[in-house]
Amino acid sequence: MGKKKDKNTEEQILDAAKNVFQSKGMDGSRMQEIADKAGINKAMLHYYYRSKHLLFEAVFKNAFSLLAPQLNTILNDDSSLEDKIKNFTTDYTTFMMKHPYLPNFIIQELNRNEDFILKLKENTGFPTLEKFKEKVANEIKQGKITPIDADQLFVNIIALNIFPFLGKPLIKAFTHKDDKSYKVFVEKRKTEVSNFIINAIKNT
Amino acid sequence: MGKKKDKNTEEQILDAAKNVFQSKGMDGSRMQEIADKAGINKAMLHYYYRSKHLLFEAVFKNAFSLLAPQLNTILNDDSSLEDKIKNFTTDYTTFMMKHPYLPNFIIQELNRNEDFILKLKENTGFPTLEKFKEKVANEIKQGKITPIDADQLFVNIIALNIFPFLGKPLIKAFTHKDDKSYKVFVEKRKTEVSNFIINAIKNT
DNA sequence: GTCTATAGCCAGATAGAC
DNA sequence: GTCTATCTGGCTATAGAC
Repeated sequence: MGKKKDKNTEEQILDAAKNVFQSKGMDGSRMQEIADKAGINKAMLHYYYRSKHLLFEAVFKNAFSLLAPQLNTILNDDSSLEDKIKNFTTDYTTFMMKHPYLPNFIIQELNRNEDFILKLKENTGFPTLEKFKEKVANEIKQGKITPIDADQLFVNIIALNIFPFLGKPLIKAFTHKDDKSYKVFVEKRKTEVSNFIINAIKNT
Repeated sequence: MGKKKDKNTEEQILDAAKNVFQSKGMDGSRMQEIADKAGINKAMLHYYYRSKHLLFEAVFKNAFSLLAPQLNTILNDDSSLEDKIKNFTTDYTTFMMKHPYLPNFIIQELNRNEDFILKLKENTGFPTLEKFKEKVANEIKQGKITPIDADQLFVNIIALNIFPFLGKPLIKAFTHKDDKSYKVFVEKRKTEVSNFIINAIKNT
């Protein structure tokens, strides 16, 4: 199960579009290539999704809805901050290794069209920092961690976790790694990064 | 001095191309728009740069050569690791606030065309991690910092500094900031980030 | 629902006058 | 060096047969 032939046309199109859009972006993608990958012709793309723009939006929303739940570990889980950081770093990196194009796709298209995010914010299920901020405030009050602005901490956490997937070509070049050793490098970050963050906010 | 009218045509073109390519990328940019911004016509673009591709390459190399020296503070400066981190974080953030499109442009186009970096590596002046690695090894040996892989530390440092410029729309949405408060937020990172990193590698 | 054929447009590139 | 005009190809989108 799970082979392309088992899916209906609409799903085949969305799969193919995901593939092409996520690696080449909106402007760099061609409807012809999507049609070829889906094993149908261009006319069908328009029959199901009316326009390139609408097909792109479907792919984008789909991608974002895949990404957003990953933040739950850090934002809404009830465990201690230290556990949240450990779990998030491991889970998120594992997930991204399976979807390496995703971060760049989202970041890229949001930078190109900032209005996209407004549409996303209207949706229920858009991640919120409320609980995370409370948790940080509590652990600071209890003396468990050093005083830090919760927004800054949040950005640091996602920066350290996402950047290796955004800057892969750059980092590979600087550190002289090939794809194989880069994979090992990222794998190690599952523990490296959480240790790094926990050290940084540890009360001394 | 410095006004567009004082520059020769070739420079005007490069300036205009920089503008358009850096905000819209290779695929999203139009030669017509570049010509308009440069105050000339399309034919001139081809007269000076032969093709869109070559014009783009000129802009890209130019952008990268602007970015690379910024890494010298962290890679080749002779001061202590702590000072390097402090200075780099401040300098880099200051520089990027003046060129906010740069990081996304570089990252984006490198992801779309990984061969670009091979061409860049051939150039003299491509940043090298040698001295930084020695410095890290020394300070570990002297017990000044906790043991850490130099590559991982390097990635952490640039991740924390670059990500706010890559993920601006996303972060703005999560933290409910407008452009003005986002600028304040990034300004604060000049000290926040270096403290964070120094805490993380402090020997305890 | 699925196809072929084509309309209609737009972009990069070039020819050729000045 | 700089311009106008135009070629040429490729792309999104649609018409219309089956």
